Amino acid sequence: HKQEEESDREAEKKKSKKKTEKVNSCLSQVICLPSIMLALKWEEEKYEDGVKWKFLEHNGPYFPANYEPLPDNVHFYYNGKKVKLSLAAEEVALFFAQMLDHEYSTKKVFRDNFFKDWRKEMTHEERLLIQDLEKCDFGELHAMHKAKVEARKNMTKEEKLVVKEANQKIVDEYGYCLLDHHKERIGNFKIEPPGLFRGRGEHPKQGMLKKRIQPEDVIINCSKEGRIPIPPAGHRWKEVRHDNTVTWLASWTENIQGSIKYIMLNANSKLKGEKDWEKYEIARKLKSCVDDIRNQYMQDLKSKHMGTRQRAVALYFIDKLALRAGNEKEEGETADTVGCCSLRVEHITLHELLDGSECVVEFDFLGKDCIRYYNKVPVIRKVFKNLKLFLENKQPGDELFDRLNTSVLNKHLSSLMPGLTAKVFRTYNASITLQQQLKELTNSNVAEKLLSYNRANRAVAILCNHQRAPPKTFDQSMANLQAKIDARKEQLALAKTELKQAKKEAKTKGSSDPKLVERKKAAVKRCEEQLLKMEVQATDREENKQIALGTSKLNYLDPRISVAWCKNMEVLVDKIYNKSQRDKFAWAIDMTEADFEF
DNA sequence: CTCACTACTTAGGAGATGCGCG
DNA sequence: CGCGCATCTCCTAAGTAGTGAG
Repeated sequence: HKQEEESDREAEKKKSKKKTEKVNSCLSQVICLPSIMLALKWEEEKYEDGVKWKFLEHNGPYFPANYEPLPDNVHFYYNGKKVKLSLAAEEVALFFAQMLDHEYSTKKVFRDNFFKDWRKEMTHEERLLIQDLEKCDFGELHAMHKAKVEARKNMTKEEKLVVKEANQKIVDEYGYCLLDHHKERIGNFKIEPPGLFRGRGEHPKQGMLKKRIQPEDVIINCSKEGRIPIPPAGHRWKEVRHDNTVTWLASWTENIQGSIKYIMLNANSKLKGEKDWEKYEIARKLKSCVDDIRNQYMQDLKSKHMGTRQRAVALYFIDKLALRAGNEKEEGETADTVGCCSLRVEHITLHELLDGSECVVEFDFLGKDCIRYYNKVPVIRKVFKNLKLFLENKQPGDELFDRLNTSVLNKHLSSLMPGLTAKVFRTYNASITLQQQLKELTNSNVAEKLLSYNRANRAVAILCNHQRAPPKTFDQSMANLQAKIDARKEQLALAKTELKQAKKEAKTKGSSDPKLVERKKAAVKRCEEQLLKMEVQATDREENKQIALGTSKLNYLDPRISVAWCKNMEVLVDKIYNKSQRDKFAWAIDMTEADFEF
């Protein structure tokens, strides 16, 4: 009966959503849908605005296994004395013990947060006893965990197969849903297990307890008509609703930030694919009006209104440097990171002259995921002058753009072009950069073609500042490759000598083996090819040391550019996209002709 | 305008998987 | 056939962007 009420509430909510949906519909009218829909059998009914599905059925999320108490021979000690913890306290103690090898378990913020949350899980008596984290000895718990990891690693083939089959069974049961007559893969069908929260960078909440999610915390979203997922035995769902204006199948509220987590479809699903295609179509539309927009913000740099000037400078950065929008964030809730609109005075330094360039802006700030953005950029004089103006009478901690935020900026952008927001510039600039770079490069053999492709991909990754930690084994594997190259070089020299010898013999005394010269020639050629391939690989790997290509490939580069390139260059799509990428971009692989222009 | 809330995309790292080589 | 490394998959945090109330 409660669930009935909930769905009534939902119906009312939907009515108030009507207005929103009108706006969305404008957007889809701007972009013409038909061609791709036919290509992909997406032709079935196009629903009224905002409706994402007509039928949705699934088995609900998969819950992690319950906590298994410690075996009798593993103990926790406080102040040197054996202490048998309550189940709840023990579980959390084990979370900490498992992290003892990580550097962050030594950080004060992490330890303080952990200890505070751990004590909340303790019984009254435990809380009285355990007052100092330093006096806690998790040694045996830690050792047990390490032994378990080791044991898992040393499993026999048969044991591994058993585990694999069990996992497959879970995927079969929970990993798929039925959405409008199609069986679709679910992206994340597992409820996130409890543990200690570790944010990125200097996160103020690191070490806090991320609580176990119960079915009573979970909202299920599915069709009224179909089967409703059955909660685990002895449990009930928080709510079952039937909202077909959203794409999620289940959700719960996470206790660290209080944000909502969703169970959603896999990237290869029709719903996600259409959205992805739409994203690139909007970016292509920007291509057709970007000149006007650029002229406009150049004019705005001279505006009488400070707000307009700030908007223009921000837009200049977003366009030229592919900066993120930079929503404001709640202080103390997350690590201190910024994007364009939230840049502070301390994040830029102005240089009238630097390394032979005039009007250089030096950026140094932490962006998303605490990845450092460091760049020295010559800018046009008008931008430089404006920045000087914005900096006047401000302290390092003050906002650079005090009259601007992302909502003001996006409102302006959507007035210039329907669907235009700050992030569209990133998509547009990434994709157009790839297309340009690929045009400039021509190579003969496949290895070189792929190096060219990777270089173009890399140019985009650098633009978008997609970094990675250098792989732990980088130096070693680089040295190994170099050794292989050296060995091959020697082999090549030898092969050449042998060829010469063979030629000489053939000339002087007529050969005992008439094919010998041919064979030696082939050996030299093979050797040269292998050497080239390795050298190309070495270059590629070196240039890629700290650059992550995956993110741009997956999220910013219109796959049709890549597919068209493959067709033109006669490179197999498999060479640039792995299986899951091919799945995600199936729509582009199906529909793209060699003459595609972004 | 601000704030809270929601829904969705984008992100790097850890661990699992698998592949080439001797 | 096992080993060591590269690649891929999974995980979930951290963004963007929109809505509506006050």
